[in-house]
Amino acid sequence: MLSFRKAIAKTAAAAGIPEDEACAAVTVPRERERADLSLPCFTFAKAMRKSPAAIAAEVAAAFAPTDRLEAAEAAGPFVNFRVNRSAWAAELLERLETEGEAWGGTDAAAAEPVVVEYGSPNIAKPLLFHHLRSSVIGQALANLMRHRGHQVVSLNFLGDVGTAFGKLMVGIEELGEAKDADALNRTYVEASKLCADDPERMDRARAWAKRLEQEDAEAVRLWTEAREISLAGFRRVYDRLGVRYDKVDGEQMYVKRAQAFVERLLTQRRARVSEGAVVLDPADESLGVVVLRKSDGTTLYQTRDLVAAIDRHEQYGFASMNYVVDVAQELHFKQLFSGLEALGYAWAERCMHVAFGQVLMGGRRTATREGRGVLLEEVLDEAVRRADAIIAEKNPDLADRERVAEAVGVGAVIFSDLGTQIRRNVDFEWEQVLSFDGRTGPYLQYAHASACSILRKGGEPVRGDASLLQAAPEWELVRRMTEFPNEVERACTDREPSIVAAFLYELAREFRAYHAAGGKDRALRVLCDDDGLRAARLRLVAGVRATLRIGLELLGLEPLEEM
RNA sequence: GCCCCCUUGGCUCAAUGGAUAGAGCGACGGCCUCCGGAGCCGUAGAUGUGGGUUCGACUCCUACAGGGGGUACCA
Repeated sequence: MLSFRKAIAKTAAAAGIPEDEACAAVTVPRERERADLSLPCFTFAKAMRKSPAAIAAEVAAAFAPTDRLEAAEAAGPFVNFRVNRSAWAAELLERLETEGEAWGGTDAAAAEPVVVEYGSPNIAKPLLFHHLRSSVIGQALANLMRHRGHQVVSLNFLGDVGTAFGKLMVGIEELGEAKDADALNRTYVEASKLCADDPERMDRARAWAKRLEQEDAEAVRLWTEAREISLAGFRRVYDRLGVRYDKVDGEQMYVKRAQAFVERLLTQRRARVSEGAVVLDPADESLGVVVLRKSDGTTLYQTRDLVAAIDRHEQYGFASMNYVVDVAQELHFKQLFSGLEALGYAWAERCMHVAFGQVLMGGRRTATREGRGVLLEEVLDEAVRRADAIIAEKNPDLADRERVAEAVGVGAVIFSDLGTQIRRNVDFEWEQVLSFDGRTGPYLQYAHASACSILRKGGEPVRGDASLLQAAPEWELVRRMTEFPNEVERACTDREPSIVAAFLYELAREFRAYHAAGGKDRALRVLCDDDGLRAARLRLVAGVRATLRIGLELLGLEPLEEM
């Protein structure tokens, strides 16, 4: 908390340390018992020409208790402070309650919007488990940045162009029309098999793709229809996952512009012909060349991404453009950004590849083709089934059971993906994704539900005296919650939702322990006999509940009141 | 070949260059006269190898080993 850091900086200034430097150096020690706040003195040693330990001793000697700081003690090169915990708790809870829904946000937002592209599936294909990652990570980042005060444009960029569409058309010609997403997906899978071992069919697929590229009326009509059907299928899953887009675009909308773009670069001599293809030399020459147009005259994903980036910059003038895409496309994005730079777009440096690790099965990459890989909906359904079975066993009279099972099952799947750093590969294991024990989404939801339960019994609203919160576990909860805004900010700047996931787990764990201790010792209960203390504890629990609720929502999990 | 990522208990993961490396699963042992046991408390168990930088290294540099990914006309 800033006011406490400043108080320490004042003491440090008395010992000759610049106030702003001291303020920045204050840390929360990893070993909590050691101190409430701590000032490591290493960095001041050079300028002051004294040993860190000597500086620490001077700071401790210069210390006089204030209404915020109770004690200071030099421990080698550190100065360990004990704060007035009552004052801290009061300040934290006051702030939390004042900020309300905005708690955890900061006001450091840029004027320009932040664009986040995520999800981006190919039409005519079902969503497989590995599609979970981009969707859920991207949505969490969009939520986090919005919470921080940024204006966010969340964008789904569909793969709605190319031979996939052509194959689908062949399938429809031979197997009949597909009325819904599932039928469309089946038709596509069948058609790809047919095309794979039949050159004639493959030629027809290419012909369809060509007709679409040339905007032949019939092709466009069929494409629009198939795209809509596919999208409806995606939306069904997105709704379950809490994935929401401000805008759904697709590559097809850039095909014509991509062609014109290549022509223009050629006449301007900024692109060149190589081996029959049109290529661009990126600013960083170690990245090779960027192919803009194939020798058969068609454009590529890369070309359309270039045009799309330029278009988005014109539309939004973004503060940052975030591509939440698999790490396998790292080179693609390096080339994209470096290509933009070579073309003189200084804003290329505001583009960012938010790369996440791949989904493996048994150590191998999931193959989208041969139907290897698991359907995302299948995983969600199984998770919900298991959640329902647990409710049937533990809480059979629960109202709204279906909705709760859905939230718990889906929550487990989402949290299993957001719980670790995104760059790690994940090996898909049913038992791991579907676990509800330990460090899981349901654990967090359960902690939230417990807090709700206590507050239902204790009554609201709560205006207790925070200075009565003297017990060690209460202080731990207060200190933990104080970190929330900082953790949200780190998650945004590092593009790492797991920072918030880890924070919430720690908070939930401390809360569960606090709660459990009250089960043994009546004096430690929130709903204890002393009216004043009870009110103070209820206020603390309300703070925990609010922090958990906001955090869960940011990650895309539903905070449940009962489960 | 070149480039990028990963390597921490049996397994899956944490750890802003900071003090005694922290959890979950699994194992073992406790805890329901309970404000919700999807839980709580406890025990055992880990930084791939060799150099280097630093007051201080899981963290930075370097070499090596093992694993994964990428490497112009797929996305």
